Amino acid sequence: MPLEIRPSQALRLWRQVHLDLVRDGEPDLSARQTAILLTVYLELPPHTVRGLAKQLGVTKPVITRALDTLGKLGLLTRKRDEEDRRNVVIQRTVAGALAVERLGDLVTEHAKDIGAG
Amino acid sequence: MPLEIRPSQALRLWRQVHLDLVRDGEPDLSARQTAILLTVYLELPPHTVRGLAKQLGVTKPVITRALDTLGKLGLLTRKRDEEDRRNVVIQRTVAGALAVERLGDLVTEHAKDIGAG
DNA sequence: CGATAATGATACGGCCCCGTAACGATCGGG
DNA sequence: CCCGATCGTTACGGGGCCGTATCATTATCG
Repeated sequence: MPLEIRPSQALRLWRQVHLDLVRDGEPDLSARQTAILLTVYLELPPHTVRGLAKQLGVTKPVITRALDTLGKLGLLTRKRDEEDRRNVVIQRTVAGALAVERLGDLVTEHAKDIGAG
Repeated sequence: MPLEIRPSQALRLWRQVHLDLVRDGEPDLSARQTAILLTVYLELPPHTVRGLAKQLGVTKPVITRALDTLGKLGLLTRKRDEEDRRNVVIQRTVAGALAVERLGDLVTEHAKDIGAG
């Protein structure tokens, strides 16, 4: 059951959601940070720095820095893996879950406003 | 004719598109920069610094800096308004139009892959 | 054990961006 | 004319993020 949407509709939706994110004063996340955040919240755990780096096709320091920022924003946390203490497990937070949920609702709401254009 | 999409679908779509943008090596635009870019390409001209600042709910220097960067990336250009030389008109570029078009196609493509989840 | 591999974090020089405040250029009304 | 209003830009100190190289810690295997 594919979702049908035309490029012109997609672009209007993309713009409206970004406009809302900016206007609501949400932290100005980059595409990389957004991809990391959503991957952690939508994909099955466990999530590691190395795993995220591979999925995004970026280097490990990119992930470490993004986690620093997202952690500072309270959107997720890090925990050492006690089974293999080299690993760090990225975990969800209540604030992060709420932010992701709000984003989902935001997209859904604006989708309703997208006409046949 | 509203577009029907559930929050869980919206989030998966949002993630997939951001993943592609990151993996394709596209410049890592922030939410603000994306909002500006799409506004210029989807809304009717003319676009001014002040107008964009008002639409996004941010200060003028934010727009100026974003235009510096987007201009450096070749995604748009600035031109002085000869009618009122205080104004600067933001204009589209071929590269910018292509980038926006790619984004629209990207969203549309991934929408097809979104199932009933 | 000891050597090697793997993980995530850090150091570095450089650039971008922030918010606030001030600036020069330009227009318009008295 | 000139003064005030408006336009976009720049200056400032501070912080974030970049890519590359290196680091300390931990695990693995001979």
